[in-house]
Amino acid sequence: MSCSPKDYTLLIAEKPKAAKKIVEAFSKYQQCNKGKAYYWIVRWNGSPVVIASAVGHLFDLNGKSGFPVFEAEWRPIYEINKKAYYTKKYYDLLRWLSSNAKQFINACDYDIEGSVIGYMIIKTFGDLRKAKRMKYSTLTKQEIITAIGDLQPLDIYMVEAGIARHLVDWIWGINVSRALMKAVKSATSKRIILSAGRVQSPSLIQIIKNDIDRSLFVPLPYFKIRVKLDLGKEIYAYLDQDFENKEEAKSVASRIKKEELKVEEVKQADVRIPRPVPFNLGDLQVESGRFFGFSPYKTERLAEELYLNGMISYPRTNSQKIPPSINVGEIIRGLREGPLKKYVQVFDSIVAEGPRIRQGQRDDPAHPAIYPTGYFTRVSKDAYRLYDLIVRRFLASASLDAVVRKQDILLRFANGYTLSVGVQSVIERGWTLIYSRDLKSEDLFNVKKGDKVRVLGVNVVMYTTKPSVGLSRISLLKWMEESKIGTEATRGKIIETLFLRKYVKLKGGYIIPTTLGLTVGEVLDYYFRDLTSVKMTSEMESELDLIKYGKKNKDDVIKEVKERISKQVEGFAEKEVGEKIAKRLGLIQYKKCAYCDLEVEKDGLCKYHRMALAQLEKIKIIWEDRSAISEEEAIKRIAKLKTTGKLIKDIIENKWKDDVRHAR
DNA sequence: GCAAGGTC
Ligand SMILES: [Zn+2]
Repeated sequence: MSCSPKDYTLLIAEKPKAAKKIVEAFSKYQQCNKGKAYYWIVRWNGSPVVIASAVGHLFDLNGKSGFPVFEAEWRPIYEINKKAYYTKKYYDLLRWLSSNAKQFINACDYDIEGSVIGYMIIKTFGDLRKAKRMKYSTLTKQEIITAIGDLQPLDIYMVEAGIARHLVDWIWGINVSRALMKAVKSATSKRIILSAGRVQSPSLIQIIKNDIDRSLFVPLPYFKIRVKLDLGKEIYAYLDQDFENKEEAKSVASRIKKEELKVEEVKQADVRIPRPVPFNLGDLQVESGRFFGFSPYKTERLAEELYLNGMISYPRTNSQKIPPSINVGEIIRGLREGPLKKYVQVFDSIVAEGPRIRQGQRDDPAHPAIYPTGYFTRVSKDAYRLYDLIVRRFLASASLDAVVRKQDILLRFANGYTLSVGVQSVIERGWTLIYSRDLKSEDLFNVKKGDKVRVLGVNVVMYTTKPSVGLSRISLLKWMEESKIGTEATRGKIIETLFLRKYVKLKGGYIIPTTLGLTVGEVLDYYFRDLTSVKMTSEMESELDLIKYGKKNKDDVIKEVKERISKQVEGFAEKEVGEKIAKRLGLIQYKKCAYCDLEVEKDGLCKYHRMALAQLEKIKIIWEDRSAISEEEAIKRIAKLKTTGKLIKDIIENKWKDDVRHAR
């Protein structure tokens, strides 16, 4: 086969690796190159097919400066973004190959982005009238050959939906970002980079809400009755009922001391703890954060390194499924020869009948779950740690469920109060031997229904209610996944953008908003509320679906967005917003809250410290009531608790003490 | 210079 065929079809893949896989589905191929860019030639039904690839999007939207701005045109990415210069070699190759092609196949991933990637190339360099779409979900030999034999007409509605996605995000993101920046510039003549968008802004708001919630939290007391009893061995158990009032708890405690305690029910059952499902990127990011403390973004970069080195499959996937076309046995044979053979040995020791993958629920239109290929080469230290995790997870998902024997004992005092005791004993460790997870195993109790149980002691223990948990990069990522915003490729990066803008920072392991982040959040909530909710994404997705099915025109969707933004831009009080942000940044003098740097709202306090003051006034009364203690004692106890919010503590440490001093 | 989305 020659490297300059005539009358050929040009097949365009989304990325070099995918192109190579498509090439390898053919028994014979010729590798060719133009400079450093590679392409391949195969024959299909006797005619030459040239296979080449993009590297993701080669074109992006670019618009004029100024604000508001609604017009943008598609430009080569390497022109817009200097860091994307590497795309030029693929761009040039595809332009050259397109000039003589008689037919085009868009073989990019089968999703709206892939549809746009291929479409833009064929539209710019080739001829859309001669274009077809190849439809597949995994790049296995069988599926590739089937898909090439069953080419679809160009998926123009998918393309339209993809273009609409680009435009909606561009128009919203660019305009609101510029509105914020212009406001600050007009108030201070300073340039600072600010941004807002469909994914980053709801995430920022979520961080703010979480922090305010925790900062205003005042724990409430409640009481449990702890019973020491003899079930063959001495254990502590708690009455099933909690008490809000200390006196009531004390009185119940003294009464049950005199009552007989009997076993009412013993339930025993073997329970399976299912082996994990294969990794999608989100699960990998969560687990590598848990095991190694890697950020989601770092995990994504390391996974990319492993993928480019041929050690794992494509990592930016949402799928938790390994299709039957992937030969799991062969992968395990490969791993047996590699540096992590110790895990395969454990696998062999527990799995007698060969691998059986537990498939997960989540799916992906273009890629299977992440799995090791069985091939190994030298990579960076952290990439190797991640590889180790991926291998363990893969083997665990193909191994056996663990089994524990659970015993639940219900005990009842003669006057009706009940206690529950639960223990478990491990029967089969199964997958937990491969994928480190500790399974607690204790001896079960030797008791039966009707047994009398000796009570060795009863006392009342105070507990306090817990605030909502703070957000970490990992839990924020999970929240984004659950809220269905962002993609595998973008979530980790967008979290880092919030840090880069100095909207958020880490404190005590949790993400909290900075003064700037809080202010941007308030401004967006007031002037561009659409952009602060995850609903914008779900509504956009519904619109895109309508476009995909030909039920709505792309231009109508864009027109509606433009109208909405125009209206909101009109209401945007540039001067006011500029001054508000400038004050929070310390660029303009203003009257500060007694306890923080925010502007005074009333009575010498900012709006958040006023909220804290009101909250404390309300809750200290509940404390006095429940614990039968003085106001002063209640405040003292609230101040001591670690879970009490920061805003509340500010009030106690300053204002409340001053007021008490004045009152005396 | 700003978004979110591909991929390196
Ligand atoms: Zn304050």
